[in-house]
Amino acid sequence: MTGDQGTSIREDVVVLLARASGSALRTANAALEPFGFRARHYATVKIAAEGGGVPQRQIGAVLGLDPSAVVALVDDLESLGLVQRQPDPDDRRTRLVSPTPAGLTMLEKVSPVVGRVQERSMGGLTAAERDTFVRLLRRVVNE
Amino acid sequence: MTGDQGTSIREDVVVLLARASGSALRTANAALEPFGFRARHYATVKIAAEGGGVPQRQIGAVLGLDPSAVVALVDDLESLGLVQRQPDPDDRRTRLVSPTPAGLTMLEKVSPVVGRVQERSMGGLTAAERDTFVRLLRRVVNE
DNA sequence: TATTGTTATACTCTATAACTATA
DNA sequence: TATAGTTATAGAGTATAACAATA
Repeated sequence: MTGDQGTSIREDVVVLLARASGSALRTANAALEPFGFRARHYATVKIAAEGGGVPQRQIGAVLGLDPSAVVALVDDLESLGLVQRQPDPDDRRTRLVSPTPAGLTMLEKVSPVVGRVQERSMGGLTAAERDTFVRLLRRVVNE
Repeated sequence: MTGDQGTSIREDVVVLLARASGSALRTANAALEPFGFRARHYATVKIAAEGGGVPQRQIGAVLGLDPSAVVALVDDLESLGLVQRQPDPDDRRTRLVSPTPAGLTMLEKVSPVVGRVQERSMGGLTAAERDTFVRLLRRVVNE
């Protein structure tokens, strides 16, 4: 077989993921813009709330961000009054990020907005297909 | 029901897509680095080859890129000698991008590398699951 | 020796506006 | 009036190296 160049670019996972991610992120950031922060800020407060005080490393691991990016992110959120850094009594290198009361209030207010963004990000799919898609996506990212 | 803040961040499609895309792109760019270009360059030559001379607009549409980004991309590829711009006889505003012989040779050489990247990008999935995943992903991006 | 967080920095990516030439 | 491509530019995102404090 000569000249086999694999599948079409339209089946290229790397391209498809880049497009899907770019589009979902643009939608999410546009929807959150009125609140004065972006998708990753919302996600960080949510991670902090779910974990009840999580090390910055862990935030980076969940979001796929470099530790230095997490510093900037948590700085933003601290100056917005949505999270606070606290010393970890068990490891003084670590700083635990937890939501402030304002952060929790924000989560409740913004949650439906984010819900609609997620629906829209999987627009063409049925409910069952969305479940399948998210389940496969989680395995793709080893979660 | 009070305090319902939707699903866990671990089921957040926007977060999952951003992680999957970032990881796939890093893998692809690292694999292509020895060849002197990145994933989007490869994809552009491939689009040009499949279409046999495609307008820059169309490249932007397939890759989800702004027209101004496509200009820079095609500039890069032209100076690498992998594609050329040709006037469209039917519309003199349009410039058709087509692969050079060197571009076609490159595609054949790089294709197996990209194939392995794609496999790796869907590492945990079976062949059947990969098909399902790509099919759903294409519908998510309306392709 | 290894790890957490931090700073500084450079590079890439994304998005917009303003422009030209064509339609 | 609208569209294809171009330029310049600003802003966001990503990545690296070097460092202090702590394990």
